[in-house]
Amino acid sequence: MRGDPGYEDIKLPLASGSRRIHGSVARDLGVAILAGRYAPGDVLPGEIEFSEQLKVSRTAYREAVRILSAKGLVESRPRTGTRVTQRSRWNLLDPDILAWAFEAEPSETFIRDLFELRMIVEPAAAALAAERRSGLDISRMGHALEEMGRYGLATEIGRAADQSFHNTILEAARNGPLMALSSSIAAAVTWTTIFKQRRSALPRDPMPDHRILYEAIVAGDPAAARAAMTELVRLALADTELSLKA
Amino acid sequence: MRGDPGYEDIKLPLASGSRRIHGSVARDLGVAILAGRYAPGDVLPGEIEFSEQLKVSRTAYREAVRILSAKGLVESRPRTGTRVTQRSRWNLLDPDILAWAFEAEPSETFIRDLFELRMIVEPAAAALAAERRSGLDISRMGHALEEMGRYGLATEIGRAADQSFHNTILEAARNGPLMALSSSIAAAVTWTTIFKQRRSALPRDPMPDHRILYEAIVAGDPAAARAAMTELVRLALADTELSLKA
DNA sequence: TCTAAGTTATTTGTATGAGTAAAGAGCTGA
DNA sequence: TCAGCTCTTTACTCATACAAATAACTTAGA
Repeated sequence: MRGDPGYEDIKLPLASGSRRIHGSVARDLGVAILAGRYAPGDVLPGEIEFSEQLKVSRTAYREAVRILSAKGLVESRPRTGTRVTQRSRWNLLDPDILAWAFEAEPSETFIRDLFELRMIVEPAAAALAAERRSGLDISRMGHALEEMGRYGLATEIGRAADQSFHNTILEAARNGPLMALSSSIAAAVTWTTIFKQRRSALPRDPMPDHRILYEAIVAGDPAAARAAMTELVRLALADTELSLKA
Repeated sequence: MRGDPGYEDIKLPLASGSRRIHGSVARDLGVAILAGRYAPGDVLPGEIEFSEQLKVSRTAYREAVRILSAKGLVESRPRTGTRVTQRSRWNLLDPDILAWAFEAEPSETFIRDLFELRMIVEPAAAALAAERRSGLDISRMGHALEEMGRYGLATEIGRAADQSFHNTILEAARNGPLMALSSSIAAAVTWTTIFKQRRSALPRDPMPDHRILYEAIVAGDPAAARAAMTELVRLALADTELSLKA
């Protein structure tokens, strides 16, 4: 039957979300750590024991640990074993870690911290975009905006257009590290948007604010773009907080 | 002998800089990718062939690839092989990637982008720190500043104090993701500082500006802290550019 | 009694070989 | 032209053996 293509069916190009065993184990352990089921300082069971518990080979388990270790979540040494590192050493901006954090029902504090960071970074990115955008950027943003208006954020297509809109802004800022940062956060925020959509209807029409931002970037007005983006993030935070209370 | 403890002798707690084989292979390949010796889209030789070339076991090689894959540098699939991903998918803010980038003689553009990001993030972090710092934060910063003044940036101890000073500011901002971001960048910037120190003497005394920043945070004055940090980053950029020209 | 050197035991790290599963290429038949 | 099948290449998984590292213990010496 499967008439309704739910979110579950969408084939995302997740870096580690594949169904390979080492990937699944890494994801499961990652979520468990982010959820606090393994706390910093805890030492995991030995490789042999744990891999047997998980019903996978030692090879696959070890590759999973390498992934977690690459993201700063754990640290392994002979004799001592593999232990969860201090939270301050986690790469909290790693896309996978953010995704895992949201799977693990992130704390309100964490969400607030992310929005605080967005509030710092994204307005600045918008300002840069206003200074550096090309004609191609503008036409892409225009197209995305149009689709967004046509389909709305309640549809998959509409949300994709929204993402595309914001992504183009980041590209227009012409700064690799900045883009890496913001798109990580953007991905995470997408999950909150999904949360939001599930719990309550969107309380207001986001289109006017998007249009203001668009116009500012087209006009090449950094200050206006910064202000418009600030407003957008502020509203997103308000919406998110509202849905968290619900 | 070993009278002079050079940089090489310092035992850094690098996440992947260990001397384990998978770590070294990951590092070497990572640097090669960052240096452009393998370009996005390129497909690496097969596991068997490549691991033989590198004179390591397939196990160790595969674990190295898992590390790179976790950082978004490569992507492996059966039949297709392991290929370097598009630069837009690299986690450019991962501490290891930043370190590898600097080993690979980063482009001037990249350094400039990083400073642009610092200029966005760090003043904001300083402002938050001014609002949220505790007594403990203040005393730690004061201590670091004192040591910095006593030993100067030409010594290892002095540089450690400098790092500690900035790190405490980040902690005082009370924002996990923000801290993860800034300390990644800070680590990278440390490398540039080392570069700098090697090529030319520090062109000016950084202490007065540090003191201004310190006073602003002690006074709980966000605007002043933001301005002071902006100035610090601006000067760091100027110094770096100067040493790049040299 | 305390210190320092050496030994041991435990855990991760590396190596190898065999077999499995995924996915693009090409073929086949409508 | 295209749908479906087979084929073949490649990474993936598993099992086993052995090596290396290091925390904990032991012992020799002061």
